[in-house]
Amino acid sequence: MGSQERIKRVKEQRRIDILDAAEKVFFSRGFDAKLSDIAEKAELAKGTIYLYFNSKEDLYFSVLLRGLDILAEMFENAFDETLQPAEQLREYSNVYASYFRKHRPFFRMLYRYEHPKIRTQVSPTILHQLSNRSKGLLTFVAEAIKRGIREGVFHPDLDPLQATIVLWSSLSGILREIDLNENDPLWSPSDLQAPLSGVNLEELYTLSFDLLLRGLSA
Amino acid sequence: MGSQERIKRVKEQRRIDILDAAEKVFFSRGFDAKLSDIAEKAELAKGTIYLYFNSKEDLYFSVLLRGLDILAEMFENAFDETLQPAEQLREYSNVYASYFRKHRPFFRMLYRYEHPKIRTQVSPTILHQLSNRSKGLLTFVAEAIKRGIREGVFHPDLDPLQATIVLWSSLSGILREIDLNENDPLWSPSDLQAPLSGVNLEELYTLSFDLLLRGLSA
Amino acid sequence: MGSQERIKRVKEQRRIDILDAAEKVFFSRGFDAKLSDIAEKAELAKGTIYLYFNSKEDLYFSVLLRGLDILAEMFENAFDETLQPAEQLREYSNVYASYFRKHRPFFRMLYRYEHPKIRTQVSPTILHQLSNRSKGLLTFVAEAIKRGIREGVFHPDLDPLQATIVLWSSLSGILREIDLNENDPLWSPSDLQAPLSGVNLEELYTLSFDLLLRGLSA
Amino acid sequence: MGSQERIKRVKEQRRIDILDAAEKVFFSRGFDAKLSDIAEKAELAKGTIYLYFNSKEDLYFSVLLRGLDILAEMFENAFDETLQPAEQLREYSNVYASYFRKHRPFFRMLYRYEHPKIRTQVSPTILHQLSNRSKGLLTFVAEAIKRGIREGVFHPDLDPLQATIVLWSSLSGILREIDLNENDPLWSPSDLQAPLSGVNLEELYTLSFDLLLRGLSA
DNA sequence: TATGAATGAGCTTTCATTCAT
DNA sequence: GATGAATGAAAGCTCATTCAT
Repeated sequence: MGSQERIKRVKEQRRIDILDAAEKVFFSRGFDAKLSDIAEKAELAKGTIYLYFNSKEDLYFSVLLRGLDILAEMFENAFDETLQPAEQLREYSNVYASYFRKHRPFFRMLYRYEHPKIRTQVSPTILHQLSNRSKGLLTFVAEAIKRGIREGVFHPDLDPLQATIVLWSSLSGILREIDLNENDPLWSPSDLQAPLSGVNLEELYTLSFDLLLRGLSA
Repeated sequence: MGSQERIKRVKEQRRIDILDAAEKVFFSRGFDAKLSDIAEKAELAKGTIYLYFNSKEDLYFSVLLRGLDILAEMFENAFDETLQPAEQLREYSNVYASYFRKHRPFFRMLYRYEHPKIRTQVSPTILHQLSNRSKGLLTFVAEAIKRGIREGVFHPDLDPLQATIVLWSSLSGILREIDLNENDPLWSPSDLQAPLSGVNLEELYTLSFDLLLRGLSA
Repeated sequence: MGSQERIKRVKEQRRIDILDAAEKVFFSRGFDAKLSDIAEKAELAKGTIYLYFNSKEDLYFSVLLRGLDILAEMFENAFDETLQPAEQLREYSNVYASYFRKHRPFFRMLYRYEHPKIRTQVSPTILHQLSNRSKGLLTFVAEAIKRGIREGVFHPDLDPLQATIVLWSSLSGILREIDLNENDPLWSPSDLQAPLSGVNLEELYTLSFDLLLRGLSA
Repeated sequence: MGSQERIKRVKEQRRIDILDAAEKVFFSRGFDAKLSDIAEKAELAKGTIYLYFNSKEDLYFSVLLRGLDILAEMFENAFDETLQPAEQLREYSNVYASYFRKHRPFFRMLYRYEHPKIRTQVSPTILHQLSNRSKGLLTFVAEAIKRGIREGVFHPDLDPLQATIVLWSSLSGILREIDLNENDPLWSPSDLQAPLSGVNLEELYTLSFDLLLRGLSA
């Protein structure tokens, strides 16, 4: 029946509504956000949330997963086998920077994410998905590095996985630093000076990538 | 009066007792630790804590500051003007790794630190101290890099401050990744595999430093 | 129409299915059992229950009524006018013990029954039925006692109704005590000793009946 | 210090205030009473209750214990070794009836008591006290019966413990029946007739005791 | 200075009941 | 008749902070 079909779509839409609401609220308040605020923003009763998610934790990680999915899709779009390995890496790096600019709250959730205290009861399905998606991202990078080593543009002694981690973690570390400088209220009082004030942050990130790329080169 | 002096010392000691207790409790429970647990561990009444610290937040950041002081002192000890710039940087890098190994909870507080929800009411004094100490650390690194540029071992176009941030943020990012792999319960379910399993983490860090150094080199 | 007839039977069967399910669930969880569990066990939707019963309370008392019906039927079967009054009473006593053994959860519902908090909204029909059935049971006993008085085997000054209540309430009290000793978790901690440990409970009940009978005798 | 002494008394008084409030509220609402109602009646904040009792359950059983203590004291006062065994038993029986009349809600809590769902976490101390007090009561009765057997007024084949249980459980069962008839809302709708209407309940209890005593006699 | 009793807002989760389809 | 999604009140317990002593 088309009606069954429609009901299913309505339910799915409701799920998305809740995720949308939760996203906004978690963005501004973190995991400590109140469930009632989420319900209110979703224009639903508190109890209704529990028809779609088992717990606040589950909801939180589901939001996280959506954030990761966005990045994953951006990576997929950036994949281009005609590019030189180094250029492909630069592309991924740009994608990451772009994600950082457009989805800052997701970047924070993913990179500096607050750990809900007990993760014991989060549905294993979601944990799996999170894990798989994370690995998927790194695989894109690792493939480009492998190709670079094979083609002789990257240093032959490099272990591709290690190099991937080094590159990615470093870029993440830089972005985190930029985020901190741009936004962290720790530095915000007017009589304090953020350590990087006066530094062009865009340039900093580019520089980092160049520097790391140089390090990888044969 | 010597008596006044003694009273002052007693007060200072009390402050330290509280910090010692808070440190232990925050380490095991994070910011969500209960003030009553801290009071109990310090063998003081809850109310007494408030005679020495304005709020739980203040206490938390004071603990943080002590953690930063430890690292600062390790840096001071590692400073050796007879070393070549690259070797001096390696020394700092080793110090950081050593801090990571010996004071992991501090590393986490400092790098991935949980944000107490409202930082509005933390005393400005502490924020200043935190800020100054952080800058102090980076200054050690920046000086070595400046020297390296001057002496021609590092690339002449480098901006010393930028390079410092890149180096330091990258190493921090790597350590964060290592910490995640060693400890994060997200990866602990037996059917998940931590992304770096099989990777020698010590080696990874060394490799990173080498790679970054290569990037800096002239 | 025979079809109307059939529909009626189907409805009646549905009612019974719900009662069967509710019985099992109330037995294991008491009145705090969840309606959704009952619906699930009955393989019906939650809302459907409300087509057959006005409220959870109503359902609870309907289950109770079935339990009472079982006992009533056992009494009817035990009725035998050829027996001597004392032997007839013993028969009823045995029936009660047998009910206690075979339908313990019903015994508890009936005797120590949990009171749903508000009984205001239970349908009067059910209350009537419960009341009538209870009286019916006692009538069996009362008749035997009347006969005993008439035949001179029981004390002539006895008021039959009073004697009935005394006999029945006493036996009920004994059974309740036995139930408590066999099951009450209050006594279960290993360092506590149930007051009747070491007492043969079957014997206790028999003894009680004998003692009460002696009390009734002329 | 007298001040310490006074503080202790104040704390003890506060505990009693809470118990007084809880008693009233539990009497009218049973275990499902709201903690906030208890707090309100005690003119204290909800959190304060938890400074004196670990949980609602603990509070409930503490109230229960007070009720049992009252009965225990009445028994102690009724103990009189100059009485004949039968008269001593009658005295205890009267005490029980008196308790039933003056402390009906306690009688219900004790005899038909609602079981808080989880009794697992009630402090063992309280469970012990409850258990001990209960046993203590029965001991009074058992002693009188032993003496009666020894002195030849009760049947020589009686097992004193068994006889105690039989006597006590029977009387309890009678009182429960009386309570039900006097108060149970199940019978209250005007068009129902309580089974014992027209029966003099005081007389019923006396009759029961006499009947049971006859049963015990040599 | 030190205490620790008291506060009370705050929060997640449950579940009987309703009602649009 | 049957469904089951939605509701929303309800409730026990926690804990940072205050303040009278």
